[in-house]
Amino acid sequence: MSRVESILKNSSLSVTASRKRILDIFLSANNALAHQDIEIKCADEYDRVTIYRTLQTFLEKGIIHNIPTTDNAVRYALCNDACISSGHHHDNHVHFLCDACGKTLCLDEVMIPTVKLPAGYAMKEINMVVSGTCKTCKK
Amino acid sequence: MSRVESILKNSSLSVTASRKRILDIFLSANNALAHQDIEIKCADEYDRVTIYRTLQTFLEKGIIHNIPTTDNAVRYALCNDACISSGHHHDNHVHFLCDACGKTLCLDEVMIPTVKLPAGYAMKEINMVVSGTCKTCKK
DNA sequence: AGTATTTTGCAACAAAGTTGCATTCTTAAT
DNA sequence: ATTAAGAATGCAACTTTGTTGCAAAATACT
Repeated sequence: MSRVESILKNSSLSVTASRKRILDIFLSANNALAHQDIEIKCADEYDRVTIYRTLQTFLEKGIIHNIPTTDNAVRYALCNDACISSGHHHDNHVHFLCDACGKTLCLDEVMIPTVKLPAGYAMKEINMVVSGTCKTCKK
Repeated sequence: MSRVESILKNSSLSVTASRKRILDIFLSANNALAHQDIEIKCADEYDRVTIYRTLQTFLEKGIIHNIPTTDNAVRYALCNDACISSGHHHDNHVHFLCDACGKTLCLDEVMIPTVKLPAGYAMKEINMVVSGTCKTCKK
């Protein structure tokens, strides 16, 4: 059983060609992808609607997580193994957005520091996005 | 001269009815607003296109700043006085998104902690969005 | 007040996202 | 292996969101 198949089965999703393909795209990408990035890669194979629905499903199952952006183009990234296996999804690493190449990267090794909220606020999730120049572009 | 007028003049923008109205909406809102929120309030007074262009102008002048979201609905919030007066805009406070009322709030008093990036990365901006329950909804 | 410049509204368009439904594919049980 | 039930897909139509060019109107400056 391939890697994509086991990811799908572990999330109790039926194994279909489009899901395998989209998951493959994520696995071979080294950065976060927007809906459009995926559409460009497989619009001739699968319908736009299928891509929307697949991303939605993956999100719900915690296979991918989404990264807030400032440009109305939410990006999605594969959750790492810890992420996927833990029942409740918890995404606690910093995301990096490179101004030069435009890529969004998960900095898995950089944990988000906690902050103290004012009295009366209850924290559930915390997101941190850093922008600048990435390792590759800086060279 | 009204407050909105002086904000506009300080940013060397001409004072027009639509700009005054939209700025007023921000001043009387106690939370961040999406384009849609503004459109709902004044679509019968001003054209959709004008609202887009006004928000764009305000952003460029640093009158408002935008807050990344996870739902393809970028929100905008008024910059506080320090923000506006300083030539180079620097938005260094945490944003809070309430799951209950859906409002996005600026926690002006909560500074974003810095993080150490891996070697080779250069930081330019940093954004932090915390979600949970706000003071009002928690009661 | 008059003119140059900026802003606005309109129209047309492009892109992004959603919904219902018929068809096809998966799964699981015989 | 076959088949029936349920799930996923593709298509079409539609809604919402965002963009662009241009003429008309408003603003700012002298």
